[in-house]
Amino acid sequence: MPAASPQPRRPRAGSRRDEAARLAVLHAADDLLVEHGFGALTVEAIARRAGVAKQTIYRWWPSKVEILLDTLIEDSDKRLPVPTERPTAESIRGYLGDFARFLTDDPAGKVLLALIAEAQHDPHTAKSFHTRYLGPRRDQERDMLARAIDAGEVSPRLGLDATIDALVGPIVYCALTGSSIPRDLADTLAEGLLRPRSN
Amino acid sequence: MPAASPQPRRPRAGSRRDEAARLAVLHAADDLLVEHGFGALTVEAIARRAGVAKQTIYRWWPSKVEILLDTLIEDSDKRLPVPTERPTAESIRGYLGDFARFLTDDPAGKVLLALIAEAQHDPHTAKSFHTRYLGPRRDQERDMLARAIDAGEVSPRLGLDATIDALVGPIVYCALTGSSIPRDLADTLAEGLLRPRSN
Amino acid sequence: MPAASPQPRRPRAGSRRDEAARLAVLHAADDLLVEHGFGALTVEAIARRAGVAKQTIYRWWPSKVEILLDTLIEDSDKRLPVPTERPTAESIRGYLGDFARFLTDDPAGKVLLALIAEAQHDPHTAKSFHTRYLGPRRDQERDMLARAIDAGEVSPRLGLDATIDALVGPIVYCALTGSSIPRDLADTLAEGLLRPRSN
Amino acid sequence: MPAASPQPRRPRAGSRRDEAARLAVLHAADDLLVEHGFGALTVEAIARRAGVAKQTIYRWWPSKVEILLDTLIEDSDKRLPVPTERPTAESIRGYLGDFARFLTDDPAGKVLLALIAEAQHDPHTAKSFHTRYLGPRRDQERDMLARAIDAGEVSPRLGLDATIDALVGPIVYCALTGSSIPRDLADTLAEGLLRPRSN
DNA sequence: GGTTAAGCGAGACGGTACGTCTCGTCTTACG
DNA sequence: CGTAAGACGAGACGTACCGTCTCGCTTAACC
Repeated sequence: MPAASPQPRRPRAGSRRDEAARLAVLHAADDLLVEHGFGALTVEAIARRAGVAKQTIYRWWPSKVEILLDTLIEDSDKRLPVPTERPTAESIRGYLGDFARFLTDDPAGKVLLALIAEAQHDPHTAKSFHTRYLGPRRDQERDMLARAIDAGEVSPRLGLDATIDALVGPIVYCALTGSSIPRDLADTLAEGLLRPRSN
Repeated sequence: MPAASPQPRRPRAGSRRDEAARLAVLHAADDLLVEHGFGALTVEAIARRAGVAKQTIYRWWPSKVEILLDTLIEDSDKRLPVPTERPTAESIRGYLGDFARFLTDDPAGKVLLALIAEAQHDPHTAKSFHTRYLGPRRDQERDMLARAIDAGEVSPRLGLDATIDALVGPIVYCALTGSSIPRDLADTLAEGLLRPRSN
Repeated sequence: MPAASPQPRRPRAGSRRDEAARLAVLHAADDLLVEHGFGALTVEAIARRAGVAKQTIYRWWPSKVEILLDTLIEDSDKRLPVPTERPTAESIRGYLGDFARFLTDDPAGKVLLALIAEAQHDPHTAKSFHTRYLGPRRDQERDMLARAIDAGEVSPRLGLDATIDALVGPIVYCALTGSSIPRDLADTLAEGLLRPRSN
Repeated sequence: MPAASPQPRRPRAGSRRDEAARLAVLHAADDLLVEHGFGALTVEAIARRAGVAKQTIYRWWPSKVEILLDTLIEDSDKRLPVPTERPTAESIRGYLGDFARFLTDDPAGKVLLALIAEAQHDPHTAKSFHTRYLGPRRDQERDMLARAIDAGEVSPRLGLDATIDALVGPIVYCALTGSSIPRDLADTLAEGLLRPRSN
């Protein structure tokens, strides 16, 4: 958020964005998704629930998907940080476990699943979802893994991205299909994929 | 919903279901999904494209999702059979590779991804998708794996379902996120998860 | 009520227009105009009041003005017919009086005033109003006057249309400005404008 | 907080109404009405065209109708004065002719017609229009007519107001319905309504 | 071979949400 | 304090589909 630029250029007179309205929309969208599902997540319903005019939503978000992305980014930065400091095999296992818990227990997990889903239906969603969420997060995860390899903590047989897909994929797939995630899944995945070929 | 009254006498007076209309609907739905995506897949559009009245669709399918399920079941039984005869480690690896190709290259793969997605949005879809597709297929896969274990071909460390999730999950996840599926992914997964712990 | 056309041509299969919905819309529009004024006459309000879907209105009428025109034409044909049989000076005076009463007392009079007004604001309204209402009615009035002249009943100094404007104008103007219409206005107008110059 | 200008002849410190803004609004409203019709005459459009903030309009005028009234009053006082000095039959005829020309040729004539129209749709407009424009003008016209009667110039058969309505009504009605106003209309009206009954 | 009942194309219907527009109010920064 | 700028809650606009409901036609099994 930019410091007051001293220039007398006047980018904006008068009104500025109403933070209360912004938060009301974000929370309303989150609540509606969790309570009544993506089908009930209409712009009209969000506006109604947030006590906000539809135009206020359209002024700041191009679609309801971007609202969800905003909440997801804020929430997962806060509640599911990628461990970037001195990563160990242990911290990677821990991250996978946290990720599984995030998906199944955190409301924001529902948001993530809904966005993965909606990205299949709509190319705009796919684009935005990759650019704003998946890409940046993958960058951090790739970095984490690369450092762990450098440190000799792990030595996966697959490429960086493929390894991450192989670790994260099963967890996401279980969440998508509604299976409970077995307690030992994350550890076994890590063990099977992060250690060098034994023969 | 068994027709099966034993007597062949009087299956119905007057008229029977129009097979041409049924196929036209199935193909229209498939084509629309592939050409314009799930967003364009409305009942009205299907009816228009199939040259069929909306009522004819609603008479035989409770929702557009069931139309997709019909095509998916037919197509994946035909083009992606689960190898049930004398399964080997090799045939399991082969199935995983076929599955990856099905998802990315076959039009029916798009249908499967769309249904996984829609199941996140709508509980009815989820129910039907599990009952009619995922469940039966998982039964066959579980059976395949169990026989391979019995035959001493493989010895996974995880439970049956968890193992399948761990093998299939990364492939599905790559397809969902649009990453290309690395050539050696299936093999490495099989190797990492189907052989006993090396230490 | 056209006789059944013998041709097997099939102009319409299945559904036909719902007369009940048509009447509900007409009455709702009329009622809303009279009760709450033109400002409250929105398509949404009409639909709400008529218990009809908006699309049903848009399917059959290009704008709310055409709805009003429909009611006006039906009502004024019924309740303010132009005397076409053997017109006399007396019947013309009578028609002017009826017209004044129609404007002030009949709900359809409000519709006429609203349409005159709206025609000032919107060229489409003006066009339609003239083509569908003012024109045809003027034709009948012109005919009435011409026959009365032929019969020697009256001999106005102005042209046909100008004479009608001169007779009708004051009545409409009073209604538009909300002045009460003096009892002797119609008669005095007729006397002053329909008899030959006295000098 | 401007420094006090030395002259005390400034009735107020700080700011007074901005005459430039006032005129810009008046002209913008006028221009928009003439160029694009009443339908395009929104407060937002006026503000845009005048280079003025909406709030500035709402601060000084309760509605766009009052803006039009302001222009109409100024313009018609200036360009269509009621002949109040020693009125004659001739000057009344002249006034009617001027009025016809005002309605059809002067931009302010369009404003008058628009206000007559809007007064049908909205009671506030009607109230204000009568109080600020029609009433005062009618007072002057009534006075003109009364003096002419006193002077023996004319002797109408109808009451004062009814006579004026009868004279003005046809002209307004022609303008409202878009008919051209016949050259001899004003004179014939005057002759037919201002002279005593001939029999 | 006429009866009859279901399936069919067509499309009107009551609804809901869409994304856009303007309304009249409000808040803020500048001069 | 008046102004320009513009965000805000409100609600109507006209469109697209939803899922339901007649229609009138066609067709095939039954009598």
